[in-house]
Amino acid sequence: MTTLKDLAMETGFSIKTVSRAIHDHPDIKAETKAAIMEVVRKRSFTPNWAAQSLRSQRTRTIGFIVPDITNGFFGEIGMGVDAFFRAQGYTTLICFTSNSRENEIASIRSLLAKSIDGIILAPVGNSGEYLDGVPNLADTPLILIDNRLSGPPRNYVLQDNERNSALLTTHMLGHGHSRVGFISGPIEESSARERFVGFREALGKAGLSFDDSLIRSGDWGIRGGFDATLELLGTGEGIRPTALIFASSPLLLGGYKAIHELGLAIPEDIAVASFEHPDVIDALSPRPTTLGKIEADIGAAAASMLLSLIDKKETDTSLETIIPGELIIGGSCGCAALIH
Amino acid sequence: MTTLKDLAMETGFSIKTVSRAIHDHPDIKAETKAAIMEVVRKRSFTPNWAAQSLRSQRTRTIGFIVPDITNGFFGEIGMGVDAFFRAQGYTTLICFTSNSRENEIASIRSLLAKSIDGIILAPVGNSGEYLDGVPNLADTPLILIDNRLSGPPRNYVLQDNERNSALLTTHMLGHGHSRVGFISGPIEESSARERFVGFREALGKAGLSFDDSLIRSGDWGIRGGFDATLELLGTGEGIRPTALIFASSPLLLGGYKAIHELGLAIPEDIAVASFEHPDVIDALSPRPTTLGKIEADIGAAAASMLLSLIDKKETDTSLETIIPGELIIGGSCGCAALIH
DNA sequence: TTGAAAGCGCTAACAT
DNA sequence: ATGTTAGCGCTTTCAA
Repeated sequence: MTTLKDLAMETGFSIKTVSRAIHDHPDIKAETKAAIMEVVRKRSFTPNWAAQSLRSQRTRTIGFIVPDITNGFFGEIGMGVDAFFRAQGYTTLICFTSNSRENEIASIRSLLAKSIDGIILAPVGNSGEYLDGVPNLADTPLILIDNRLSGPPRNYVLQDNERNSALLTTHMLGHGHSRVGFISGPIEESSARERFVGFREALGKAGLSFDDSLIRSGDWGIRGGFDATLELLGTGEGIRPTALIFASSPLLLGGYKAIHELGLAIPEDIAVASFEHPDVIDALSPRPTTLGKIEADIGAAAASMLLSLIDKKETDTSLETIIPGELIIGGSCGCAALIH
Repeated sequence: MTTLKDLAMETGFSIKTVSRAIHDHPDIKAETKAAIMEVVRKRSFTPNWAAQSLRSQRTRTIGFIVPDITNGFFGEIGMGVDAFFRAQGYTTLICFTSNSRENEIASIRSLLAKSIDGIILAPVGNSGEYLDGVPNLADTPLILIDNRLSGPPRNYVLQDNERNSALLTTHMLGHGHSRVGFISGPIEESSARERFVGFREALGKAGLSFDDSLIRSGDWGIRGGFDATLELLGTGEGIRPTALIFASSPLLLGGYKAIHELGLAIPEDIAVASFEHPDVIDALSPRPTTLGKIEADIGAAAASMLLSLIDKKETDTSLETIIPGELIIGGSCGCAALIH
């Protein structure tokens, strides 16, 4: 491995001058720099990261913690975060929690042990108090995404769940449905709860009464969506919903499978709409009516918020960014048979 | 931040003794260790990673480079690798290349700049010579997965593409199909080429002639599968294939969408089978006939191979592990209407 | 069983 | 414009 010292020996300059050349420091003669840089290239020198980090007390690494990276929604957010920080010379460490609080805490601890400069976390559950119990976390900038926690204010990048949910629901009601089912994740999570509230209020505004039997709240995964859909649609005709809203893309995937297995047609027998919009969603047929693609925006917003905290350009620790939502009409809601 | 020095001050022992306590060194009195460890816990001390790495010249970090983590196949392999190395006290740095050679090289360089201890790479393309041009890579243990490169021998974890492809093809032929289409990735990649060879040989063994017009080779993505399927099935009845084999799960996703949009039924109008088996595949209906789930096995095999190289328990640099394959019957090939 | 001291490769304060 | 020096927190001889 080549070191600054080696380069100093070889070029005849001091270590510091070599360092100046590498870091584009102004106090260096152009020809000195050129001479040094040539050797740098020849030896394909890269500064030792551990040494840099140790000395500067900045690792230029951030942590990104989500339940599952094979989930397109979180995966695409992660790719957005990584792209942003890579452009800034940072490395992103990706951790998955499999929706377990224990894994989440373990991930945070392992990241802190590496003295990362900041964390972006999609938290599990609803209580934020456990975060205060994690040693040293208070000194590390933290951005939460997708889900709001109880407890002291924190930095968030979220979507307007209530409004977006009302957007989807109202659209379905516009198609004349009066029995709309709602399939969501654990209701104690703000992301599920707020989506549910938006759904209920849209029903209320339309003068429809709210029917508890059309609501399912379980885990966020494919299996959960499959089971809930089978259950809701397995009831007799006239009782069962004529439209379904899914609060996440894995739930939707499971729902499509269940609907297909029941031999029902989308949107003729059952109209469908869904939150989230990872690429895999566009592979479904008919193409689901969903909200706009905000994955990259969430990633970028969380990343730039975190960077401004790391650079101390921002000291407030109760920042909040709400990513705007819009309706994307597909062929699953009954708007037009042509759209797939 | 707490340091060894702080702990030494507080406990009254030397830095070295504290270090011994932390690392379970035998040369330390039990009660000394107990006293030190209590303070370690109280201060929730974790050794500084940068300092450890700088001093020991081992970062206990490995790199994992794949085209795309939102692709379930690579994503699940990645989670397997991460799980393995996490259990060994290692960190896994995940990088994506978006199927670009340039991004791949940039990722390798950025990992080497961090002095990671080893790399697991799912390479793009077919030529391996560019790897020899990457400075310092030769000193870092490297495992290639999924795709074999030309050039000098390297360490591989692969599947038996020819055999697995023949397995899928022969099964389709057993259903009486004589016009079987094959949709794959870039034919210059060994993974695509070998799957194609297996397909052709299975046809030959069945006494069927090989029809070039039933083959499509493009990118590995959803879009590629969609376009290729539309093209193959858009030809007139009697000419078009009655069965399709997809060489990757994104290709299959695109294919399902195309088949659905054409208003064709699986397996009645068109029988389908596919390589790879990420979780999302089981959300399709009818459930596709595929190969067994080997994602976690590939990850574990690559990870343990890499670890033995890092630990120098293995010095051979032309290792090879072939993950065995099996056929998983679904409802997409026409075996039984019951199976979904 | 314990401790002292050197040094990993780098950055930054302070010379010159 | 360039060089000297101290030290980040840890591991590792070597000595006691």
